[in-house]
Amino acid sequence: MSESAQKKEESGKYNRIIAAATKTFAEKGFFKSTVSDVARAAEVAEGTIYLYFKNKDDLLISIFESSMDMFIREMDQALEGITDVKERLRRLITLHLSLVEAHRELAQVLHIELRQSSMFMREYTGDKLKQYLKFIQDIIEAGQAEGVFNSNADPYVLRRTIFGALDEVGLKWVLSKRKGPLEQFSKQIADLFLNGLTQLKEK
Amino acid sequence: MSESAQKKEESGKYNRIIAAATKTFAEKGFFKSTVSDVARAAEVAEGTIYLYFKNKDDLLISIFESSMDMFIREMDQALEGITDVKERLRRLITLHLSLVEAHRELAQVLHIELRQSSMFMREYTGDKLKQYLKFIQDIIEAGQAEGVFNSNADPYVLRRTIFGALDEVGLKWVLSKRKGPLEQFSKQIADLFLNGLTQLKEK
Amino acid sequence: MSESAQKKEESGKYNRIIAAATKTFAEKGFFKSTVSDVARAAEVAEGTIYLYFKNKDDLLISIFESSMDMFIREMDQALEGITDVKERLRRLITLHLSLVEAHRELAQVLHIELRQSSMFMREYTGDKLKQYLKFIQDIIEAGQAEGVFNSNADPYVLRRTIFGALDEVGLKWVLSKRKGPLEQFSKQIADLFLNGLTQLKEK
Amino acid sequence: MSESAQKKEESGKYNRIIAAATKTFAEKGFFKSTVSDVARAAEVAEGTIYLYFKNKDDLLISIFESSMDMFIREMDQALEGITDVKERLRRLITLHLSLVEAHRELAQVLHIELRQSSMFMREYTGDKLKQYLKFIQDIIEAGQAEGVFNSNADPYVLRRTIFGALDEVGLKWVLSKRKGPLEQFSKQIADLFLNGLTQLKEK
DNA sequence: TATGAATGAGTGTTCATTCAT
DNA sequence: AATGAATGAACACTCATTCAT
Repeated sequence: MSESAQKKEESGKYNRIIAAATKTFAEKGFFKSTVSDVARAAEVAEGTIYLYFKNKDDLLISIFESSMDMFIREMDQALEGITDVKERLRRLITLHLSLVEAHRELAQVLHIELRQSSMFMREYTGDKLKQYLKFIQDIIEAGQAEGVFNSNADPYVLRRTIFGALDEVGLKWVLSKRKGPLEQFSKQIADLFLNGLTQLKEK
Repeated sequence: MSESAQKKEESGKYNRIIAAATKTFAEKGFFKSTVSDVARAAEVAEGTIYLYFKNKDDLLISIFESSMDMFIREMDQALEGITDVKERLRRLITLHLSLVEAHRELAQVLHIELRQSSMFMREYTGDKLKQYLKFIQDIIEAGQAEGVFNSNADPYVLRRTIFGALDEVGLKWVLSKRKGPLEQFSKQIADLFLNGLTQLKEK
Repeated sequence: MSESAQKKEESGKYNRIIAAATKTFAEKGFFKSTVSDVARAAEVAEGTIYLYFKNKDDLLISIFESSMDMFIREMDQALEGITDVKERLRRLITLHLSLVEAHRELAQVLHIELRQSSMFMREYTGDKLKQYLKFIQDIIEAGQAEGVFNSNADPYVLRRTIFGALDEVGLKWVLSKRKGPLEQFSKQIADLFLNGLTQLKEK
Repeated sequence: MSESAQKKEESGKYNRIIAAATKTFAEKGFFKSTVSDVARAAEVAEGTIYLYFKNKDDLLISIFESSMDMFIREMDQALEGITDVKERLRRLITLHLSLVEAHRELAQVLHIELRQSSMFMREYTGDKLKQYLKFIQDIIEAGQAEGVFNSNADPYVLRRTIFGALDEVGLKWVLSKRKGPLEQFSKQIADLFLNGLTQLKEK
């Protein structure tokens, strides 16, 4: 680990700010959150934030990138050694919702706040999100190549369809007060998509 | 000026502002758009906007509500007389994406900008959106009651799943530069869900 | 007078802000003066300043330009009809110091504050100042053409020499607490330069 | 490290900071220069600057004082043994502009940046500047006592007049891109003032 | 001495909203 | 109803200065 990287990690300031910003943005929204709010939550001075992040937008981007990294890392780990594509897709769906459940504030920021920064939807290319979407797409393509999933549907469209469904369901669950068993949802959604995908070929 | 003419004139201003705000919010985002931007686009004075809308948030809410009204009205019309639930669901999917295609600025505002106003996701109950989601749910429940759709899945979850998928695919299409045939997407997505729904019961 | 110009002049806000800014900048210096200071002095809201001036720098530039306009206007008027170049130069020197005396705050801003805005010394071309310097130069050149002033010296250098002397003496007088008869200074300086200029040729 | 070596090292840092600050202030202006800019240019840590200077203002004052010391030292040296007052004044004028030419950054800081710190023009008494002005005044008074310069003019006014002229011409030369022969200017200005001063008495 | 991370007060500028006309 | 000049609260960001190491 480089010295500067070590400094950032070790001091904990960087991570403390990221965590505080995630919480603050989730609670008040990105635009309604002030840098001062984040500083207070992180228990650092306002100026300190600018030692670690270029500006307020950069803070949001950083939350996003580090989160997607985590998502992808967890997925890789969870699917390691699983060869059956149907099982891979089922686990991806389950894990996605589990992660949302485990990091509800994060999920909220990613889903809602991310889309408002004009930077994101218009200027920022969103490589990390694409990486995750590609992950989904790879599973679908593998399934199609194996003949397990039908090949009529464009994997590009399917990845969006699945991601959108998971994103929306996850968000709704995060926002709703009554927190039912998200696990059951996973099964229903996985069944829906797996059947949808496998049976199409027999048409 | 007669009273009815005046009324029309009023309503003309109202609609002009709604249209201008939709366009402006889609272009610059809700928070980055100023009331002055909207006024300029609508060719009215800033103060005039406050004769028709309580405040800037109210403008966004109004866009949303009138749009969802349109969505539901169009859906009602399109599904009128169609009794086959599978066909009803297929048409709903197709029409949803068609409407997005026809009103891309609106879709952008609904999808992105709507979620930023903390008012919306936290305070505003979003009755109109619920109304639309209920519309989807009704079709599913009818299908389940008829035995055409399997009954394992919670209609409540399904409506979110389908809505999320349509929302995400529609948004992506709106934002992408290369505008391919959205119609083909509709068929693929409809097939996916219909098969997913119908085959589940046979499991 | 155009309507918008009339508005600006009539409301008096523009001039009130210019006057308040001149006073404030003279007292505290440009950089140490806050826009809020100026607003308070002008008895307008902070935001109002931005309706009349692009930004704080623009305020300084505007003070400068309108002042140099006044300087030149007064000079034109004072020298109108005077044909003798020696008398013209003498009157210019006298009037310059009189104007400084009459508008000491203005003089202070012009002399000191003007030079700090990087805009001015580096980016701003300072056309109005050049116009005034050209005014001085014209007198010198006319004198040289008539053979009244000697022609050994570059009019370009002379104009700077005279301007610098007047500027420095004027400033010092403005800043010093004991305010003696500036008029007597005028005579001494005029004598010095006129003799310097006229006798050089006989060398 | 020996004590004397340490002292030298200290002094080395001191001078390095002075030099870096002069350069930085000349380039960006005093207010727009940050202490961090100066530290970077001097290749020391920010905190180090505060070991040698009380604060940012003190840095500017120190530049000024050490420069005026140099000015006076050089003048003393250059005029040593010259008894003819006319020659003394001529040499002073020439040397002033030569020094400006040799230390253009310094000249710029002295002329422009110095005047912005409210400390200077209002609170700071400027002893060193007075010392230099007194230097000029002494020459004039000597000339008047000898009967070489006419006695009509107040030496106090004359010193300001000459200083102002030199300051302005020097500054203009420093700022202008096209750098002509400043030496020629010296001769013209010296001629102008010497004739102005000597001939006044014969009037 | 020397460092440079941390601080937090301070400021230019924006913009939603109001209200006299 | 319509206007748009005026308001002033709010906020992102900077930077001189400090201090623990």
